[in-house]
Parts: sequence; C-alpha cells; structure tokens
Amino acid sequence: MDYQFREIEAKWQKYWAENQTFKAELNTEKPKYYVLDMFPYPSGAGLHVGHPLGYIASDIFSRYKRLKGFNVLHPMGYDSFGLPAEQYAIQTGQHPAITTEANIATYRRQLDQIGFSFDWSREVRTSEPGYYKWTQWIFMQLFNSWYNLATDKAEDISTLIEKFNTSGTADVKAVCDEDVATFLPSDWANFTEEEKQKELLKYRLTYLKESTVNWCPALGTVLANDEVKEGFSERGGHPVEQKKMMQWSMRISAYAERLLQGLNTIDWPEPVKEMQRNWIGKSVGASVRFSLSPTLSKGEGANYAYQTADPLIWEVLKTNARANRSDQTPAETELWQSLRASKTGHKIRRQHPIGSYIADFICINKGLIIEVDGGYHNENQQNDSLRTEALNKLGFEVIRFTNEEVLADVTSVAQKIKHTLDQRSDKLPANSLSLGEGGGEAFIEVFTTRVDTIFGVSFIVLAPEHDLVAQLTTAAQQQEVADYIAKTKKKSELDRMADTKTVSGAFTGSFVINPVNGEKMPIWIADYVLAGYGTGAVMGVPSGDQRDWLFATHFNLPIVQISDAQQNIDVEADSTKEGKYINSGFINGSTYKEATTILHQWLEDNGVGKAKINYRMRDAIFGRQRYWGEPIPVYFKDSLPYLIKEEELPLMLPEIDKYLPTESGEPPLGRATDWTYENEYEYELSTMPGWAGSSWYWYRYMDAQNSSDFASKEAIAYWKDVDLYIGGSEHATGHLLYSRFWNKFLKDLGYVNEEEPFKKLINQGMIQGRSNFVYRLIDEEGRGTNTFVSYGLRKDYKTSALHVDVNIVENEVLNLAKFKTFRPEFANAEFILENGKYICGVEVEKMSKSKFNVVNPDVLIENYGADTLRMYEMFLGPLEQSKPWNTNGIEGVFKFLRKFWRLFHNENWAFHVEDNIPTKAEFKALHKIIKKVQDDIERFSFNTSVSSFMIAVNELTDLKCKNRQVLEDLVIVLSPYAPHICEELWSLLGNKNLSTAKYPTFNPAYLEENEFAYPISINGKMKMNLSLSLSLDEAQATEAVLGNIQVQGYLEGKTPKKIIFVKGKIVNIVV
RNA sequence: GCUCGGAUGGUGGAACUGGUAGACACGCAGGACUUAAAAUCCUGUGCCCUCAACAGGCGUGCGGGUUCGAUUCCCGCUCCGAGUACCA
Repeated sequence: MDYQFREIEAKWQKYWAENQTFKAELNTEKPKYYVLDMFPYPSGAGLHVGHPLGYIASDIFSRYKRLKGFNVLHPMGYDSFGLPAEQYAIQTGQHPAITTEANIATYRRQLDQIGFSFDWSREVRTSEPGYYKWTQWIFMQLFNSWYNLATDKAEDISTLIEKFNTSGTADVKAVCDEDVATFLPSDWANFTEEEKQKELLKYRLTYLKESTVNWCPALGTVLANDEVKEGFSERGGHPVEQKKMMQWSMRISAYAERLLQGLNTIDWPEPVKEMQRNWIGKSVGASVRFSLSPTLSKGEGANYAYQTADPLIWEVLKTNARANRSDQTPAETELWQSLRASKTGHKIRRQHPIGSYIADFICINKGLIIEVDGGYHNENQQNDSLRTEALNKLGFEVIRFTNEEVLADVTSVAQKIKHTLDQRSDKLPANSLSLGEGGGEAFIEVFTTRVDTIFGVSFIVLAPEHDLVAQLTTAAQQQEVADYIAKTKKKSELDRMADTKTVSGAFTGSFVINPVNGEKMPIWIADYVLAGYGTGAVMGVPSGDQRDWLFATHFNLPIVQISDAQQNIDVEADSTKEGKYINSGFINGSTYKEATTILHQWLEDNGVGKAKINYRMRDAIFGRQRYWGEPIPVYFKDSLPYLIKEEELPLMLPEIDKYLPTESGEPPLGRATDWTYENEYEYELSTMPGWAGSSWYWYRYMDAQNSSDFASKEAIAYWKDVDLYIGGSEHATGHLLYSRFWNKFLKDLGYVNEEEPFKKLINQGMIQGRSNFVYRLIDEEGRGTNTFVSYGLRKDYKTSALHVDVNIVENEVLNLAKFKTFRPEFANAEFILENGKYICGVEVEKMSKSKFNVVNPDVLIENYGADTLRMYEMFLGPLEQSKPWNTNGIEGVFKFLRKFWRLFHNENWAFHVEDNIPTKAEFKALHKIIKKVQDDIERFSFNTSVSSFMIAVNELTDLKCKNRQVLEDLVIVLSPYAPHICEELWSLLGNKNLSTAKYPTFNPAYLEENEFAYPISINGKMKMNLSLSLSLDEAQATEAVLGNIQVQGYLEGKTPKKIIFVKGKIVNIVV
C-alpha cells in the first residue's frame, strides 16, 4: 500500500491515548528530564501556526530523550484566565468559563492531531478552582512574609514580629516601604492591633499601597508596565493613562539583586538575559544630599543651622511661632518649665517651625516632636493624624500627650519624654534618607552614577512632579513654574518621548548648597528628569553629561571643566573617565577610581550621602479590576486587609449578572450578591493579574492531582526544575521574570529546592505572515477594473495591489478558478498573464485574518498529514530564527516521507524487508545519520537533521537497501520527528513499543575511510581534488601531490615556497 | 540614542573548532513515461566570458586588516529586524 498517512496517524494517536504511552513514570531508576512548553492561552481563533513550531521542537526533544533512556516529563495545559474571554463575555453575556471550555476543546483537538507525546494525565488549567486554590495559597504565603536583608531571604512575618517585640525596629533590615516608623519594643507593645497591622503591611511581600498605575479606561483595568507599549495597551491598543489607586503590589524589588545574579547561572539566550538585566536596571552610584539654602537673606543666615522650615513660609511661620510662644496654653506653659534649659539632658525647643507646621516641642537632633493636644491655635486645629503623617515624612517621630495628662501629672509626662529621648540615637537611621534627617535640615537628595563629577555641578533639576516643587517655588517664579507644569502635563507620553531634542525647564527661585564646596546653585524643574526614577532629582553637570550640557547652554548656566581630559566642552559634553580632576577641591589630581572612593567616604563621614545602588525595577502591581481571574483571598476589616483561613481555600469566583464594572465604578466582583466574608466583611474586589497562574505552573505538573499540597515534597525533590523550556521571547520580561521571582520566594520558604526554575531556555522564532497580492488594473478615472495584471508585468500598467487569500496561491501562482470564487465581484475577472500563469506579489506582514495570510495547521494536516507538518515546520529553518510562514516547500517533505515508506516496500507497495547482513555502504549511511541526528538534537538544530534524513533515505534508496537491521535503526532515529509513520513501520517490522526502544549506538568504525579526496589549492584557491590514502604522513603526501602530473600543470614550473598539509582536510601549495 | 540579533543563488536555508561556499529542499529549464494531464522518474541549474566543451574570471551586504587559507577572527561602515528609551 502506498503511504496512507490519514489511517496511520489516526490509528497511532488512538493507540497512544488508550495506552497512556507518554505517562511519565513515578518510581523509576531512570534519570529525569523535564521538557516544558509555554502553555497557551486558549483563544477563540484556535491554535496559531506559530504555536506548533515550539511544541514540535520540544516534542522531538522529549521523544529523543525517552529513546535515550530518560524518564521524561512533558506536560501541557492552559493559561485559561485572561482578557479575551472576558471581553467576549461583556459583549455576549456568555460566561467566560463556557467560552474557555469550548476553546480548550478546540486546542486539544488540534494538539492531538499533531501527535504530541504529552502526558495529558497532568493537564492543568489556571482557571480551575483546584488549580487557583494554590495560586491563592502562594499569595497568602507572600502576604505572610517579609524580606530580611540580614539573611538575604524571605521569612515568615512572625520573625519580624518577634524582632519588633524584642528590639523594635533597631536591628530590622528589611525591604519595605519608605515610610515605616521607627519605634521601640515598648512602643510596639502599645500599638493597637490595627496600628500593628498597618505597620506590618509596609513589610509584607504582597501589600496594599497607593501607587501610580497604568490605568486603561477602555479595558477598565490596571496594566503592568510590560503590558503597556508606547502609551497604549498591548492588548487592543487602547490609550493608557497614569492614575493613583490603592493597589496590591508584589515586592519583587526585594529580589532585584538575586534575579540579576541568577542570570549568570542559567543557560538562556543572551538577548533574554540582557532584557532582564535592563529591566532590573541596576546602577551603581551614590546618593547625595544638597541642603536647601534659605532664600531670605535679611539676617536669616545666622539661623541657617536650625533652618528646618519650609523656606517659603519661613517668614510667616516664624512670626506665628513668636506669637504662639507668648500665648501658650496652661498645659504647654507647665510642660515647658519641665523641659527647658536641658532639664531632661536634651536640648528642646518650643513652638518651632518644621516643614509647614509649628511643633509644640521639638528635640531636633533626636528627631522627636512632642505635641500637646487640645490646643486652640489655628494651625493646631488640623487633623492630628494628617499632621503626624506629614511630620513623619520629614523624618520626625511624634509623641502626643493630652492637656489633661500634662495638667494632672507633669512630672511623669516629662519623665516619659526624657526616657524616650534617652532611648533614641542621635540621628535617624541611615536607611531612611528622607527630608529632615541629619538634625532636621531640609535638603534635596539626588542619585548619581558619576559622583566624581560633583564639583562640576552648576544646577539641580527636579522632575516637575517632585514633591518639593510647590514648596520651593518662590512667589516671583510661581507663574512660570505653574505654566511649565501645566505644559508638561498636557504633553502626552508619546510626545514627551518623541521630543527629546527640545530643551525646556523653569527656575523655581530657590537654591541649594553643594555639600563638597559650599557653592550655592539654582534649583530648576525640567521634564527630562523623571519622577519615577531614582529620587526624581538630578545634579546638573554640564561638562560631563550631554543633557545637562544642553540644559546649561540653553539657560545660560555655568559649564565647569572638571577633568584635564575633557575636550571641546564648549561644543558638547565630554563624559570621559580618563584624566585627572581639576577645579575639584579635595579630589584634584586624582583618577576616576580614586575620586569615587574618596567621595563615597567623604559623603558618609559628613552625613550628606553614601554609595548607593539603584534599581529601575519597580514592584509589580498585582491587581486587576476584572472578573476573569483568581480572586484575591483577602477581606477587609476596618479598612485593613486580612487573609481568609487556609482551609477556606479556594476562594471561589462568584457568579455575577454581567461582566462590566459596577455603576459606582467598582470592579465587576462588586456585582456579586451575598458575597462577604463571614457574612460581615467585604472581600477584595480586584482579581489577580494574568501572570499569577503562570508563575508557578511547572510545579503543578509535577503532581497535578495533589489536593493537599501544590505538589508533594517527593515529586518536587525528584523533578527539581525544568531542564528545557521552549517558548516565545515575548515573555522575556513578564512571565519569565515573575516565575523566577516566585520560585526564589518558594525556595526561601523551603517549599522548593532550586534557586532557578528553568535551566535551559530556547526561544522559538516568531512566525510572521506572508501575504500574497494581485494587481488590479486601474482605468483613466482611477477606478479599479476587473482585470488583474501578473506580478512581473505590473510595472507596465497602472495598478493597485490587493490582498489575496494565500490558500488559493501555490508557489506564488494564483489558482484562477479559485480566485473567481474568492469574492463574488471577481467571478468575471480577466487576467493579463506571464508565461501562461498569474504570478502573485509577496510581502511579509503580521499574520491576520484581514490580510488573508493565515494558514491553518488543520488544512495542512488534512492534505499532507501530521508527520509532514512536523518535519516541514522543522525544515523551514533554525528554530530560534523568525521567519515568514510559507508552505512552498511542503511537497518536498511529503515526497521524502513517501520515499522513506517505499524503502520498506517493493514495486507493488507490498511490505518487504530482507534479513541479510548489511553492506559497508549501508552501515555507513545508517551510522552517519545516527550520529548526525544526535548531534543536531543536542544543539537544537532540527532543520539540519531533516536534511540529513533526506540524504540518508536518498543514499539507501540508491543502494536499494532492504535490510531489516539497517531499516529498523533508521525507524528509531526518525521517530521523534515523524512518530506516526515510524510506529506503523515499527509494528510492520514485528516490534512493539517504539517509544521505549533504545536509540541506536553510533559506531565510528563504520565511517572510517582509508582514502580522502584532498582538495588541492594553490595560494588558497581550490584547483582540483586528489585522492590520497589517509595513512600518508605529511612528507609522503607532499611528495605524492607534487609528483602528480595535473598538479604540476597548475604549478606551471614554479617552485612551491611552502606546502600546508592538514590531514584529512586540505593541501595548500604556496608559490 | 543605547542594547541584542541578522545580511550567503530566483526562494527557504547548509557549511558545528578558520580548511572543497551553495548541502538538503523549493522553484525553474530540458527529457522519459502518457493520446493528454496529474503523479512518478532522470538530467541540468550561483554569476560572467564562450556556439559548446575544456579552461578561465568573479562571487557569502560594503571598505580595510590578520592568515598559507576568512561566510567564519579583528577594525571601520551600510542596510534590515527585535527590545528599550531623556535611567541621571
């Protein structure tokens, strides 16, 4: 029988499914090998032709590894939560679960007919409660953890509470919010439960925080940075704006350094690692504090050291403070008597301006403010907590006493104050570098990677959004600054990015002092400084930074040369690190390295800065205002979040009437009725983002049915990590980074064993569309006619190009009959042909329905079979290379499989093999392919092995090989690529279980030759071939070559100067 | 701008550590079989000169270099693709 691919493929697919042929073994002595594909989102369009490419490669690899004796885990599942199903639900009212289910069925059918060796018993779906239970469970672990910098890992929150109990915040080194409080164990003990929870939330690895988010009004949800491309949503291309919202976040920044270092330990494509490095964005530099210089000169200079107030309202505050001092409440007067003149051992001031407030009492060097409540001064009537918060921000701790307390027992109040002051260190801890540190001086903090250029600073620039801008702007500059900020806001993200040439900015009217030389320099705002990076403030060094140079030139600010190596700084900035410093005070004459070291030390010693590492990576937003996602297992009590109990998992997604946000703007979950925790507390209404379910799924495959753990300890210990992960590079900074983050976290908590989840990563190239065009003739009035001109002749006519369905074009030749039925108006189409054919134009574009360039794998399988599709997809080119989809060569692969089939059959298509001893040539052909295929697969060069199969089959056909022994081995070697035909032939050969056969052992003896046709080249140019025995050494070979008549002819009597002989490779004669 | 890829016949691509450039396939041309077509099989196919063969010349984006020898290594450039972006 001829090659009947349809019957053969159906038969073996059924056989594999019924026998669970590819079920990974549980108890085995075999070494493990875990091959993972990026699981698909089951979209309504069905499997895209790009998907099978990676799946086929991983399937070949898995089947090959099984033949090599490995216990292979090769699972598949669905990332089934996501936006499209929800969009569809909004439009149709259809529950997303139903759409998802239907789509999965299509995917499964399509996957099955390609003949993948997946272990379907381990299938996962992220939208199944049995799966998302564990996604929620991991969320809970994150909520219950903090990142301890001392041990450099995540720990249970109880270890933090323990520290608070025993030593307060003193020896806590954590990755946490910036506004954490500093307190003593006694303070902690006095915190209410609410206050404790509020404080702990600032440390948890998943936390609730007001943050600026990418809000997409059209989608009604928040998007992660990597889901926004150039100001538009990646999905749907809707505009995205910045908005402040309370949001769940993941403290991925805690892992920045480990995520960066881990990249050096894994075998991933360099571009992906590079993208992750850029995303993490580590910069090594220094933070420097520039103290604010008082703007008022009349006598204020003397007060400078104690200047702690907002410079703009200093005058007002000072006057008010003076008035307050002469109009004290009885309690204040009473207390002042006990505190004044260092009676407590600490210097305390009363009615002292701080920021835009006046503190009742303050000890500046301890950073402590004492407030007596119930006062009747105007400025004290503000909400106390607001005031405390603002003062905390400035770096001050506030303790409060009521009037009654003070009047009742002033001595005990004074004692308490003294005790608190005694306990406090002189400065606030160095890690809280906020305004107010260092005794209360106001300053602007900048981050720089070139602290060595600090003597070249001639101005400071703040982002227009910087917190201090309003306070720093003087009355005279008020209008200019306000105008500039308004202008910046109007500019869209896109404009701001496109317009990097125009220099713009505004002077605030205020000044800072450069700590290294005491020089006074102006504070500007400009939109080239970004609020979201570093501190939102930069020091302007025009001689060393081109942007600063442009800014200085534009606004006539001084440009100071700071290195003897800097050149042409009147034309452009020179950022050289060479040379010795000049005009640079105490670093004059030193080199870049020396200067940096000296300055780091100097900054630290003088309390005005320190060496600092900055990361660009922000914490990941972890909430979407969407329905079709994992509910966050949290409820709110007194507006603080609490976890539900572990045994209450999974928190099921509630049924709702429609899938839109509520009228009041709440997320869709707000529509759920009777959906409260313990019939009392509101649940969190946002759901988890798309990446939640995919950030740990490879562990679920290890033990997919487990109901008591996300996977058993034993399964995790055996399978460890993914040995080979194949997928698209579009996940480089999303999925692949989040997965590494969760993996490290789970490892810190001891749930998993490996630091990195994916040992080797391969990116399959993107499959682009390949569109075909016809050229419609245009008449004099510019209207399209019904006549079409072939591609080669289109230049002679006036035509317009039209997309034509690629499925009615073969090798760029249009099928005229099918074209006439393609659209009704083409029924009477006429053609101007070349060589009797209509040739279509070709262009590579994105694959889309509107461009008629979508090729459905189902059609190819119907026409050629899965084995042909599998081999053809591999034959297209290197796996990692992007390429346009093109079916032009598929015939060749199909012919190859028929030819292969014919090797096992006689002229009458009857199965026929012979049991004789293989000839030398047959062995040679076989062992060549055995070696070639194993080498190719190990280096993921699947396209070249397809070529080699063709060569092998051509050779064996020429040799008329019918030898059972040879053909049997050939079947095994080909089976990972074309499993169906090989299974059939394997069983025709009388064998069973091809998938557990042993890959044949390569024997180099069969490839040994005793002669080699040496290429003889003269001066490097190949002239002829000469067959010589491989046993000849250099002298013998040289003699034989020079003795050859033909060689002598080429030499034309010249004497060779030198002869290069490389055994088995080449002979080169130099004349 | 920066970072990372890439550029080889009419097309997809091969040449793995510097050693016969163009494997394998598509397409094209010619032939066999056939009444004919399809299918199948055979032959040829980088370009140029030449009736043709022999022989020769030129050829891996461009310009240099290293080397007996470069698609491969080095320097400089052009173009294409991807990512990223005023990151201090």
